[in-house]
Amino acid sequence: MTEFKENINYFLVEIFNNILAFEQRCLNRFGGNFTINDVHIIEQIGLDGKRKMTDIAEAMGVRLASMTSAADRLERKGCIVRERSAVDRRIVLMSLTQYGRVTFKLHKRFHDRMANKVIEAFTDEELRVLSPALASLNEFFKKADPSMISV
Amino acid sequence: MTEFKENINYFLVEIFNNILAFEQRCLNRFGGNFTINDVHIIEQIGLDGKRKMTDIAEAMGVRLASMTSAADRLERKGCIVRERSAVDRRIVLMSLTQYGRVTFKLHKRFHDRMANKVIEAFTDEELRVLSPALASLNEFFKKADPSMISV
DNA sequence: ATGGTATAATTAGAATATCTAACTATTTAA
DNA sequence: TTAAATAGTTAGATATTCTAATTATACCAT
Repeated sequence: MTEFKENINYFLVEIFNNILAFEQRCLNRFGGNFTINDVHIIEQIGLDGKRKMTDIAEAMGVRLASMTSAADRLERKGCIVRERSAVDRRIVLMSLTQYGRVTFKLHKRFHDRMANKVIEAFTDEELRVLSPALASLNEFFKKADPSMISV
Repeated sequence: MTEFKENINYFLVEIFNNILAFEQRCLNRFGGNFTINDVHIIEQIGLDGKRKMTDIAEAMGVRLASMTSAADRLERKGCIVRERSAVDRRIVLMSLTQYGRVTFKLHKRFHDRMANKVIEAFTDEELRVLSPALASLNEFFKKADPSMISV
């Protein structure tokens, strides 16, 4: 059992960092001048329609002011546009430019192929367990509250 | 099979962010004025002895200049000290202060308890598969090269 | 209609974090 | 002894985040 604990711990530290490092390597290779964060925002905006600044900020788990800052940079890079909603002029809507859409599609394709590579590394048996396990793990961390961990 | 792919993809995006968010929440709660990055560096230095700046930078996957910057901040916070090696005076060694050691132990304990909580969420059967699977996943990303993913 | 309150986004300022390039000091090799 | 290599720091620029304050808009109460 101790071995499991150590692997989980390992996961929380090492895999985390390795994924980050790998993603960065890929971006350096294929990403033009986008940062990981840029790409995640582009992914959140999506291809269809316009998203509220507030919603994207929430989805990314950052404050609205941080999203403004990021949107400034993405706008400067030419891949998003911002406009006021006609319905409620307080609301700013973000959408992708043509350049942004190309970028979205490129990265989506890249992610898909990377997921394929990962899947190839496991047997069907393993995947059958790993897949729901990852879903559970995600749910755990999404809901996890610091007070759960008594110190 | 498509379901598996979707979960893996989900893992690569969502869990990553959720773990980060959770870790940040815990740090806000228990961490004093340390950032996640601070904690990771403290963990890399460890309790026993002194580590080369270069080695820690490598382990963290950042450039040496970035580590200098981080070390400056950590030194200012009073949890590390830097000194020149007597063997080779080009080399700077980092070690934890008493305050740094207390912080190390606190976070180590926290991580252990968090791992326990994660383990509680799974059956023995799942853990038996999940543990080596996570190890494989880690190995994959550690070695993964962008050229593996044809676009 | 007017004034007060709430909401959404931006701005300003500060801190963290990363990188490249240049510099300083030390060690190693020729 | 000189030149090259190595380790760390500095300088400058960019990315990223947050808080607090500000601006503009919408909503509510009178």
